[in-house]
Amino acid sequence: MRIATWNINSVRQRLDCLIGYLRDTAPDIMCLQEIKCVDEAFPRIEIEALGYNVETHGQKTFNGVALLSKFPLEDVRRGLPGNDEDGQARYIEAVVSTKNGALRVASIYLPNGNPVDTDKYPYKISWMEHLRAHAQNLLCLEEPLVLAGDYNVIPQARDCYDPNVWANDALFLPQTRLTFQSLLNLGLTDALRACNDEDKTYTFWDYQAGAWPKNWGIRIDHLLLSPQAADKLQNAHIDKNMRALEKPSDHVPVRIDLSL
DNA sequence: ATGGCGGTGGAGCACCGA
Repeated sequence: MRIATWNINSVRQRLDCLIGYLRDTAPDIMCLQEIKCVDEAFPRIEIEALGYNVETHGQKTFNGVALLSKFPLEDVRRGLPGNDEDGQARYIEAVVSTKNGALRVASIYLPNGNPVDTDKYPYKISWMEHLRAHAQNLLCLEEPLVLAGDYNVIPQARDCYDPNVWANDALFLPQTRLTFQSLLNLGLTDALRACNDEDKTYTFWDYQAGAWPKNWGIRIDHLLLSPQAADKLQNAHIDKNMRALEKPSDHVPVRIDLSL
């Protein structure tokens, strides 16, 4: 069972990249963020032609998340429970039925939170607290669970090129990292770190200032696993080559293999 | 490290992202 997550930065601009990735890497489940379109505008036909079921939670212009799966998607949840006043499409979850049992997967686009002296930062922290509360409930189910997406959190200093540059940024502020850690402390495993202890394992490089050729990256895209999923973890990989394509997203996919 | 990119909407350029 291969599960990938990718902030695609507009699915319509990136359709060729996406189709190539689905063909070459063949994830069973693909979690997308920043599709930047309404549900009706999602290139559903093209993706279904590759053998995927498609569930979207889109909105006009900004945000938007989706789940693609070779297995049927059931019990689809759009939006975080207890966050009904949130007009931003940042969360979609579903149960994937396989012959070896059920697996629950969510595609998450956590708010950026900048600038930190505006209401965007408290919105980010509040959103993280809603996510933690929901994760706590899901963990009670004691089933394989993968919470994958763009968390907009740099967990540790070694997850960015220069911690001094990010010191006052919403992605790296102590409160951001502590709130993320409190999510992990529920018993979730950061899949990449469970498999790879190397530094400079980045998932995002800014379009500006030659960040990619200079390897000025950050690691903000994560797959968090319940104990029942972590027990099945075989490997985790960052598809860094995707940043070198024509018209790339500024994020690259991250993927795991589970023995499921 | 930030002028320097790139997406959206709409037909200029503001807004957003990280």
